[in-house]
Amino acid sequence: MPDEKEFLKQYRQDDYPRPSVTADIVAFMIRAQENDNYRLNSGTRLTLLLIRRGGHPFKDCWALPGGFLNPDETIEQCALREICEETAVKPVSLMSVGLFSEPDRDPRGWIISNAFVSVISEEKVKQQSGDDASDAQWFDIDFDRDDSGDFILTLSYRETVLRAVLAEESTSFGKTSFRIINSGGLAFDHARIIATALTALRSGAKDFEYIFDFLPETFTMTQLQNVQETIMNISVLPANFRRKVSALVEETDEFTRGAGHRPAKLYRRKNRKG
Amino acid sequence: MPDEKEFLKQYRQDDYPRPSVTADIVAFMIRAQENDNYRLNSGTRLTLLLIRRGGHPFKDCWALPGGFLNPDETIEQCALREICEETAVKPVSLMSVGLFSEPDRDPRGWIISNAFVSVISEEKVKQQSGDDASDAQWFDIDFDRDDSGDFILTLSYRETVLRAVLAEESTSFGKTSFRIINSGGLAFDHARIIATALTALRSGAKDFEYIFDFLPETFTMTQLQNVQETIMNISVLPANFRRKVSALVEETDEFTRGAGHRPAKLYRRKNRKG
DNA sequence: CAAATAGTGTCTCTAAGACAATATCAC
DNA sequence: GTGATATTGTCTTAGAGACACTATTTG
Repeated sequence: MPDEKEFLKQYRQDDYPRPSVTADIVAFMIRAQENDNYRLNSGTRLTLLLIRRGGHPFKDCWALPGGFLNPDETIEQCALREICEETAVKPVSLMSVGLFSEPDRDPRGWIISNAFVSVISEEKVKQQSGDDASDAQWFDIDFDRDDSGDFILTLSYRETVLRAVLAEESTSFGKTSFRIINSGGLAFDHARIIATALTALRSGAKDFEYIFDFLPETFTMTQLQNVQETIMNISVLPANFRRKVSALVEETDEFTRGAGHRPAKLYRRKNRKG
Repeated sequence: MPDEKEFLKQYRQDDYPRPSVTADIVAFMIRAQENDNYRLNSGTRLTLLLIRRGGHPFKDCWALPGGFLNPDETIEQCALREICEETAVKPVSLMSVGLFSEPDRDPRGWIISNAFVSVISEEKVKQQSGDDASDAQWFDIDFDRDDSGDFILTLSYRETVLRAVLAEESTSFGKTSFRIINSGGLAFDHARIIATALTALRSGAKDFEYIFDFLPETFTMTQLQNVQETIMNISVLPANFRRKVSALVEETDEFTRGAGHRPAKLYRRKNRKG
């Protein structure tokens, strides 16, 4: 009877079939919209990073950034590496939203993917400039129920509009899951991954998770409120919003200036463990 | 330039290294404790299913049930198949708690694992009897901070006591993560997986998720309260507990009988979408 | 002053926690 | 009646939402 050392020497992993494993990143950013009147606060839009595929399969379709897991890294490190490689921007947060493992989800073969929500601030994206002809673009997001109860996911960048249709699945428990009715031209099962990620983002934003990651180091209360309202697609009263987040932020001595109205105090996120 | 069909014919998956993928299941059950006085309600314990490994590596150590992903199934189907194979019990719920992908987590090589929380009712486990000499046993769980801030995970079944020590990691965001200081004799990184799963279970039990899955179809309010208290390791006032869950349950016409005290009305879980 | 946003005070309503009181069974 | 648990009522307090009001800037 062999001991453990002997066993490990003889162990052959090739005896079992193995899938390729990838990490896909659903990278969110909140963008301020153009504005003609300098005195008005600009509206904000939730956007999502898509990359146009240069090769087969789904050539010329838009897809999530992502790539194959290497043997020397964790799936989180892989996700971080891929998003940095493809955008030169380091996201602030990265949170897993599950493993997508339907055997036929990729026409190339058995390839399963762990999806991540990542949040990037507009500030960081601007620093990295990025030319307009690039194959990586931030798409405006709309995601809502239609009359029949299905979800419509609309992603738009200039004249390009992708419109996917999804049904809510009664999952075994807890997390809601989606089934693709129409992929809207998105590659693979990425419409489903995006819907799942968006649901996770909204669920987290409810108790103010992630919302700070969309903003620079210091920010105004109105900016913070805009982030939450944009993500959740709701609107709340400023007085009540302030009360609720007051425990999570601390004042600075700085104010905004030259906005054509009363200056706003800048706040900083309070250290959670302090 | 090849078209998509041509590309897929020529695509070779073997060009990239691939890991083996497994599903590990953290199966929880709440067990009523023995009682000498028939008039007293019995206390309850949270327990967890472990399997004694028959082969290398970690031969004779206790480990989570689980097994390799097949090419024709999703990871959820794999988890369900494995738990049924190893216990002949079909769990009520199954919820992913993340992918564990440290390259060196398995001495056999590159093997990554998706972990699941699963909940099984004592009723179902009893139906399946299960002989006492089996290599699968339900261990009592204790999980709490010690003075230095580390977490102590104690698993005990008769004279067998496994005691693991873990540190809380400051993770990128949201979910708390654990690092193993002492595995306590558990196989692989299973101490870490168990700690993560237990944290997810507690977090869900806060708003009454999962708690119904531990009980039979009909149950008393006291039983339901016991489930939550046992999971969260807290105690609440009956009046307040009733108020909070009242919207989630509906009455039946049945009562408990012969308990030596006032009979309790039996309730049923209310259909969530109704 | 007008336009526009920043920030405060306070009323109401609901939900959570604490606690007291009553109900019903087996023996 | 006694011991044990089941169930209801209500007081107090904390927080959420609504809304009115005041403050401060630029042109």
